[in-house]
Amino acid sequence: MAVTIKDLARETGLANATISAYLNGIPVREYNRIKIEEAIKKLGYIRNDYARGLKTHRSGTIGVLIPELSNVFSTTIITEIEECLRNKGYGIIVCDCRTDLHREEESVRFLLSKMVDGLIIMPVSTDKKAFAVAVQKNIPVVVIDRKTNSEDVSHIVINNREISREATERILAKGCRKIALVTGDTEVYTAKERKAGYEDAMRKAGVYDESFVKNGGLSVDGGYSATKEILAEIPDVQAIFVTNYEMTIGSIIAINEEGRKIGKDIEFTGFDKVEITSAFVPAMHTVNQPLEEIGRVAADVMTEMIEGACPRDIVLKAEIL
Amino acid sequence: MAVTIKDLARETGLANATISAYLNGIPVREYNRIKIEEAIKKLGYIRNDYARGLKTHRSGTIGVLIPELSNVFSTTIITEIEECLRNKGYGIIVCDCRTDLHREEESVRFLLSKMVDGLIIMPVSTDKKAFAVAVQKNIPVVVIDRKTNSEDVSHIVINNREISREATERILAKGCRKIALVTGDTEVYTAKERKAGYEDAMRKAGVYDESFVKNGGLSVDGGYSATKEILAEIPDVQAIFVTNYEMTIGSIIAINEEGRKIGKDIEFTGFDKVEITSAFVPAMHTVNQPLEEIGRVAADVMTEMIEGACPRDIVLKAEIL
DNA sequence: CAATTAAGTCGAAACGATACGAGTAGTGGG
DNA sequence: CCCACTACTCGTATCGTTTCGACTTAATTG
Repeated sequence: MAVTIKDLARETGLANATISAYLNGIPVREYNRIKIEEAIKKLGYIRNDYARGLKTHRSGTIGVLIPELSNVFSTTIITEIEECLRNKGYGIIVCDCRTDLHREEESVRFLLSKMVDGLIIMPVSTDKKAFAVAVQKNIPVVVIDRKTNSEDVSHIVINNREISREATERILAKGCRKIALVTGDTEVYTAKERKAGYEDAMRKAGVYDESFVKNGGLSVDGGYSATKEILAEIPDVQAIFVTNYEMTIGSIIAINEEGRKIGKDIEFTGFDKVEITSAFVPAMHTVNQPLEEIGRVAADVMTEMIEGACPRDIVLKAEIL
Repeated sequence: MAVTIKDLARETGLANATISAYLNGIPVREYNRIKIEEAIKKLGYIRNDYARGLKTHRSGTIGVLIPELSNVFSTTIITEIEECLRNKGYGIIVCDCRTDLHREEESVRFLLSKMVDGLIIMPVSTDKKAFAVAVQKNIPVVVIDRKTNSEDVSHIVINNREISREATERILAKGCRKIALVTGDTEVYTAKERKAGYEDAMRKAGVYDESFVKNGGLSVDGGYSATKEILAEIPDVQAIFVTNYEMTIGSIIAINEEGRKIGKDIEFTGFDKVEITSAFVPAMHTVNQPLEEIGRVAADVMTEMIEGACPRDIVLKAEIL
């Protein structure tokens, strides 16, 4: 069957252990090195990662678990995480659990059975139950995008509430009072925080009105519908603040379709780096999450934890463009 | 350390082999089953796939390799593939290679080192070099979305050329003659095919004009810019046909922004299931790829091949809505 | 040149699961 | 009540590495 270390040993007349040493970068005699390298080439040896992982309990792989694969936020971060970890010699295994708690836990088990050396997770809920198994097995866990009730893991989030307050205040500063919010289900940590920031600002200005808040379900068509509703129900709405990428796209389409001009008939602030923003500048603003940075920091914190560092909580800053 | 089969054996008073049997679905005595299940829950046992793979030479994992994670087409298919394979007891490992040939090959090696039982790939090029290593190792390969020059693998594609021709013909039938096309880089198989279909129809009608074709780079902002250009350069353009989801979104924004009404001032056909389509119906049409079906068929063909079936070439049909 | 030290090499025991032939309960018929 | 037969269950070898203490070289030194 497959070529093993034993075949190399037989071929070279050396012991298994010596071959293994060579393969792991431990120095061997010059003439042995040559013999081994020749044998490897001749027999076409490839290391069996299973045997190795079984023995070492390490896989060189990090598990990445997210609720949905279908949004720009997740995929951008994943791409960056992969890039960084790859540079450090790690590969990643990605799972999405479709925002399903049961599947989430199942996925954690799947990843653990693959012997991942660490777990980066964007949890469905704020409960630590999802990744408890991993923590219990002493596997480093980095949680991104959401705070949870666990102290054993690192958290990497952005200043959702503040930045949303600030974005709302900026709109208020322009003299707008009727400012609508398109947000996600407030069960979700980020949606809740962003709504809270908006509410902070609106209440302070004494213009908060629950009916100005619509749930856009975090999707393009949800953002589209929510915006349509807003425009219909509040004809004199002066501004709209949308709190994620997909809904922003949907919202723009709806506004345009209704014949209103962003920056002229209506103020608009979206979320995440909408590539087409440049074409709207300065008419449209966006709250820009440092997606790449989130990915990079997650990867860094992960490798630090693998090397024994303690969990850390990091808050990154979004900016308004 | 980690909980092993031996711990379960000690806990239950049974032999390793019996536990293993249970874990592999071989029937055990009712009262033993209960004991085992309790022990698993109590100790938090998770099977060590590495030990298992070492022994069985199988991993229960399929590798999925795509050029980009950042488009709806890929992510929808991946989600479906995962769903189907999960139901058959397989997990998936996803890699994206950022449309980089070098990374692509590297990723194939990575996946092989993870001992995947099969490889589902959306290759960057039409050359079989990318997955040659896998084929050589006798690992089943399913190629989706693109045809390659390999006979050792299964191909699952849609009728790109025909459906694009048909979509174009439908627009022509409405009396339009100046029909612009927003496409991707024609190095890409699907972009090439779709452009070819458009060209077929336009030439047949005697109205083909190279300057009506714009490259939208497959992205939202690319589609936006390309459409802006079209509207500026061909003021009397009568219709626009866009050939992927992201560009469709960008294009719609651009058209709206220029104050033209889809279905009234301009005919519009997009690509892929744009969720907000319903709001435009019947003003806007879309070429609908059976994304879920692609994923499902890919998963089916993969498991068939693992069980020894020969490679197959399957062409699925897109529809115009 | 003997003694010491450093540098490589060795053999065998794990790692945690599965496979296989052999053994032991449980079941039903005579 | 026993025998044959089915249906589990058992012990152990094995997969391909790494690990570890012991051992053998080679190099260094007084």
